[in-house]
Amino acid sequence: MSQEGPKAVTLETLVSLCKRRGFIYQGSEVYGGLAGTWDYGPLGVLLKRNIMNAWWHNFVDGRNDMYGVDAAILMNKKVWEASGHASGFNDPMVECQHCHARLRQDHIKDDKCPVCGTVGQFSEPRQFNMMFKTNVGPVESDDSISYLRPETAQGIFTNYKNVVDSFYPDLPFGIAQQGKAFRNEISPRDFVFRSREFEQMEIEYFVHENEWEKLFEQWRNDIQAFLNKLGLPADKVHELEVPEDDRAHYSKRTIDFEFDYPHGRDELLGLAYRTDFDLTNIQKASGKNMEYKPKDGGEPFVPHVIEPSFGVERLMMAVLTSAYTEDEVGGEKRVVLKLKSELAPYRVAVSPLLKNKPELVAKAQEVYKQLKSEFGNVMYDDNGNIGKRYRRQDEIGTPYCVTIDFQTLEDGTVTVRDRDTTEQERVKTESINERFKAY
RNA sequence: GCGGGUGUAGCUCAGUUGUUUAGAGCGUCUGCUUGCCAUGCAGAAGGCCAGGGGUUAGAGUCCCCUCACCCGCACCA
Repeated sequence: MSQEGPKAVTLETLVSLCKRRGFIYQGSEVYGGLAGTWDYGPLGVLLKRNIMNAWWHNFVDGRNDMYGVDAAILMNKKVWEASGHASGFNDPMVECQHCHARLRQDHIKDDKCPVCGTVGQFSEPRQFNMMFKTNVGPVESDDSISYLRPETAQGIFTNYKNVVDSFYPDLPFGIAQQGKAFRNEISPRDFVFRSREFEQMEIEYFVHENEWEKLFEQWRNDIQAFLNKLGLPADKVHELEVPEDDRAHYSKRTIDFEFDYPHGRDELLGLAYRTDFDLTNIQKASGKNMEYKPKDGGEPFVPHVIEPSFGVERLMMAVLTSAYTEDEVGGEKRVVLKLKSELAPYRVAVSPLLKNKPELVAKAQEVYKQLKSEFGNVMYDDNGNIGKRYRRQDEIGTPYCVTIDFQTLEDGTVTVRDRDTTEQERVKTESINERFKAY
C-alpha cells in the first residue's frame, strides 16, 4: 500500500507550532517548568474559548432542557468522602491484579485477596488518591482539609436540588458546567492530553430510569454531530463500548469516544450511564431528600443520570490534529490550520501591501478598525512582505486576509484572500464587514 | 514510579580528543522595493550552552545531583 493522502502530524510538530505561534507554552517555563501544567498564549486562549463556546452553544443555549452552573473548585470534603474519592488518601493501597479491588496494604493477610481469594497478585503499594490537598482557613488541621476538585461532576450533583427547587424543570433535563479540575497524575504525558490541571465540560442529564436507553442513544448521536461540527473527521473518531469488567461498578453502560491523536488512539470523551448512584450517595451522606416529584402526582423517585464528559484540552488537541495540513505549493511546504471559521483564533487579518507607503497604512488602519470594532478578533499584520503574511496567517488558521493595495486607493476595493483555496477576490470596503458575517 | 533518550538563539539543529570573542538556516527587528503567495537588497538585535555542584590551569564538551521534555512499561481511582 502506498502512502496516499496527507501524512499525519507528529506531536512534536504540533507542540512546536503551538509554542512558536503563541497557542500553548509550558507552565512556569522561565523557572524550568512544572510538570503537567500548560499556559495558554494569545492564540490558545482564543481557540480554547471558541471551542468552549461552541460546546456551550451546542449543548446548553441550543437546547431547551439545559441549565448551566459554575460551582466552586473548593468543596466541603464530605463531597469527596461520599463520592469515594477521598478513601485511601492516608494509607498505602495495593490493587489485586485479578479482581482490581483496592485494599489497604495493612489489611492484607497471607498475601491473599480478601475479595476474590487470589494469592500473590498484588500491585506495588502506593497512594491511589490523586487529589491535591489543601487547607481552608488559616489554621492547618484535619478539620480544615479540603481538596481541589478532581472532577467537575460533583459540583453539578451537589447543586441538583438547588436547580430543581429554583426551576422545577420537567424530566428529562440536564445541568451543564465548564471548569477546571485537578489531578495529581503520576506521569503527565502527551502534551496537554494528560495534565495535572485541566478543564472539563460536563453534563449530568437527569432521566427517569425507564428512559435511559433511549436517551443514551440520543446523546450518542448528539455527540457525534457535535464532533463533526467541530471538523473532526469521522474516520478518526472511534466509539469504544467499555466492557463490563472495565466499567465503574455503578455504570451500566459507558462509551468512550476515542480519537486518533498524533501519539495514538486515545480517549477524547466519555458517555456514561451512572444510574442513580451519585444522587443516592449524596442522599445517604447528607440526609437530604434527592427525590424528584413528578408533576402528575406519580411516585417520587431518585432520577438516573446520563453523563457526557468532555476534556477541553483533549478536544483542542483533536481539533488541532484534524486541522493541521501541509500543502505542496511549487515545491514549498505550506502549513495550514484548516480550522472551522468559528473556531479560528482570528476571523480575519488586515494588511497594507507595503508598510512604507503612508497612504496604504492609513487605509489599512481604517479598515482594520472598522472590522475590529464589529468582530473583535481581527489582527493587523504588516510584518515582512505580503507572501509571508499569508503563510503566517495560514499557519494560525486565519480564514481570510484583507490586503489594502494601490487599487484600493483608486476604486475603494480591497483584496480578500481565502486561506484554503488561496484565491483572491475584490470586495468594496463598505461591504467588507458584511462579507465576514457570513460564517 | 521504573528503564532508555534528549536539553546550545524564538524554531530546527551543528559545535571534533576539553582551550581565545559559541555557529548556521529559518524566524524577529530597522531601512529600501508599484510590490500579490516564505520576493530581492542593506543592516541589526538575540545565548550564564536547562539549573546547581564538582574535576581541571582551563568545561557547551568529563563526573554527580536536580528540573523539564520525548520513547517504552506501569498507572489513569
